[in-house]
Formats: sequence, C-alpha cells, structure tokens
Amino acid sequence: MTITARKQREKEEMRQLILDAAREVFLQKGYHHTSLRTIAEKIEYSPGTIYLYFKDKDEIFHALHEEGFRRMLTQMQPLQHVSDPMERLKAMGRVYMNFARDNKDFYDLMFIMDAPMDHEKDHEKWDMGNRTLGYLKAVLKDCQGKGHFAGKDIEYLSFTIWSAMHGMCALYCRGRCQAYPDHEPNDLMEKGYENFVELLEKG
Amino acid sequence: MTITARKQREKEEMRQLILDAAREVFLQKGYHHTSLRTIAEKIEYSPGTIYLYFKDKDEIFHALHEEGFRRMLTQMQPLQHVSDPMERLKAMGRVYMNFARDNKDFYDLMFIMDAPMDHEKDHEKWDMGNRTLGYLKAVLKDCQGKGHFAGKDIEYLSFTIWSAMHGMCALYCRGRCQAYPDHEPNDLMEKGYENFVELLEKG
DNA sequence: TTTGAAAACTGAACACTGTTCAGTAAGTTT
DNA sequence: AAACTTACTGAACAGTGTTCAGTTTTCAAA
Repeated sequence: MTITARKQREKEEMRQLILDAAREVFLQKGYHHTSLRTIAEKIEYSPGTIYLYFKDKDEIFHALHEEGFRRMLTQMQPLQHVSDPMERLKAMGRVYMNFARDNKDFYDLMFIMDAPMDHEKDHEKWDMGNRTLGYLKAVLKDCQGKGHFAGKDIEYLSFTIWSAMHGMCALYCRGRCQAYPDHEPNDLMEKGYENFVELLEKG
Repeated sequence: MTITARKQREKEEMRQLILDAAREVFLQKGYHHTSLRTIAEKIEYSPGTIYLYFKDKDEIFHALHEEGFRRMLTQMQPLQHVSDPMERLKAMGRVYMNFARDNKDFYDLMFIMDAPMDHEKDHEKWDMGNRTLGYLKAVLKDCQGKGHFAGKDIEYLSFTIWSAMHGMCALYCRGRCQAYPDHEPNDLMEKGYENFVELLEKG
C-alpha cells in the first residue's frame, strides 16, 4: 500500500519534472520551436520517456495552460473581499492586466499561442478557464444587482469586456504597441484601461 | 529588350503563381501546417524552385502579410463616403470584424503572429499598419468635431478602441471563443460588437 | 536468496519538415 | 555550332513528433 503510494508520488514527481522543463522551454522558444528532444535532454531522459507521462506534445501544453490559469485565479482570489461590485470589476481588470504584463509568456500561452485547441476534450481543458470566466460573470451579475449594465446579457457583456482587456494585453504581448512609436506600451495600457473603465461606468 | 521584359514578366508571374498556391494552402491549413512540398506540388514544380523566388517560408509569409493589409484597406476605402463620422466609425468596426472573420489567417498574420523578420520588411509592415491606424485616428478626430469623446486624447482613445476590436478578433482567430461552449463564435462577435458600440455611443 | 514478472526506460527507426546545392536541361548570344 | 546563362530538379542534410522492440530496474512471491 505504501509502495504503490510512493510509486504514485514518484510518477507525479516525474510529470512535474517534465512540466517544469517544458514550461521553461515553451515560454522561451514558443510552442512550435520547442522540440521534445530539448525537453528530454534538459531532464536527462530519453525522448521516449516523455511519452510514458504525456500522450503527446499537446498534452504537455495543456498542462501548462492549466497551471497558468491556476496562477491567475490565485491573484484574483483576494478581490472577493472588495464589497462594491463595480470596484471589484475594476480591480479584476487591473489584476488581469498586471498578470499579462508580469507573466507575458504565461499570458501568451494561455490566450494567444497558436497551439492546437482540440474540440474534443475542451471541457476538461478549459475547466480552469471557465472558472476564471465564471468569476467575471459573477461580478457582472453583482454589478447588475446594483443597477449597472441594465438589460445587458451577461454572456455577451462578459465577452465584450474580456475582449477589450485581452485586446490590450495581446497587442502588448505581441509587440503591436509599437504602432504607437511615441508612447510607452505601459502608458498605452494604463490610459487605454482608464478610457475603457470610463466607458464602462457610463454604461 | 523585349526578351528581358518578357523574362521579367514571367518571373513576376511565377512569383504570383507561388503566392496564389501558398495563400490557398496557408488559408486552408494555417501557416505551420503548410509544407513547401505541398505548395510545390500544387504548382507542379519541385520544392527547390520556390527558393529561386523567395528567400524562405517567411518571405512568402511577408508577401501575404502585405497583401492582407492591401485587402483590408481596399475594404475600408468605400467608407470614406459615409458622411456622419460616428456612423463611419461604426462601419469601420464592422469592416474590421468581418475582415478578421472572413480572412482569419490573414488577420492572424497581420496582428497576432510573431514571425522572425528582417529589418527592412519590418519597416514596410509598420508603414502599412500606420496607414490603417491613421485612418482610425482621423475618424475619431471627426467624431470629436461633432462633439463625441469630449476631452479624450485621440492616441489613447484609438488604442482603447482598436484593442477592443482586436480582442474579439484575436479570441476568435485563436479558438478562445471555446470558453463559451454554448454560444456560436459568430454570435459572440456580433453581440460583443453591439455591446461595445453602445458603450461608445454613451461616451 | 533466488526468481520472474511487471514497470521504467532507452534509442534506433519512421515519416515528416524547411532548406541547400551539385547537376541537368532549356534558352539565348556569339 | 559552340559557349554562356538561366531555370529547374531532386537527392541529401539536419531537424521535427512519435513509436516500439528490446534492455534495465524494481520488487513481491517462492
């Protein structure tokens, strides 16, 4: 009994070892330019070994995907104590933006990176994503309770808001802020966010 | 003289032949899942031939990139005849959104992909991007002339608006609309856009 | 302690990729 | 007709994700 427990634990440790190495290389080189041989070499195992712990390259990616969401959720957690829903919404936006800025590579992996997004098991894979999104929808519902966003469908409203935030973060992460050569990307994000908040407060 | 002219023309035709085939396969399979052998086979030439007309796969990418901006600008052109600037802005948004939806891979190339590019081509790319962005800023200035967006800095405002549009398009293009399993991506874009327009009209 | 089966791991091999380049063929000039 | 130029080929190279027969290690039962 203790032996199988240890085996289980060792298996889990090995998985994590692979995942740590993979994260390092993925975030540095991007999905397509990361080879499993590189990961294997990093952990000093043969390429074949990785396939004993992960079905394929995609499964490794999705494990990291989940870890990213877990990190973001952790940062969102404290916001539950902000009682005013509109203030909570605004704080969420800031946390989201800061997460993207401080964890550029994770953000890229979670929301931008061009990895196969299979339609089959997306429910499991997006579980964490759904929880984050659920968080946003809950806040919006609270906002409606206080009279904001009257008559708006929360599904679509959440998409609009998420999109606006994602747009800034995506342009930031992929260097498109350089379309504004006279402005600092950080300023663009800051003022861009302020503008959007003003729009939201009027709606 | 006529011979060298013909040769020049033939060279150009060959380039276009490759580009047409490449576009077809790129748009169907995406950048990374397109092989040069497939393109070569499509035009009934050997893989090596392509390298006589393009430095590498990336250069084909850049040629298509430029074509993408040319297409988008072409679709924007007719909007100059919409006299009311707010209507023009809204129409621009729709054109932008439809362009992303109908030319997913072009949009991806233009605004999302990070491709390793040499510095000369880099400049061309910003030129094209700036022209499109300048178009947006001009419309916004006209809107301010009619009393909208009072006191807003056009630089930051354009960023906010571009971001909101880009956010939806980027989530769409990179399959992240799956976060809403019960909604069609097209519906999300549509309603998401409507929501955003309402926000803008109040600001 | 020996045994033998199960589990872990290896690394060569397969089918693919982008890219290169010596060699061939066709076209043009002298 | 010979010489030169250009267009093109396709085998070869170095890389990729993935598979799997075969080796090594682990460890409970004999």
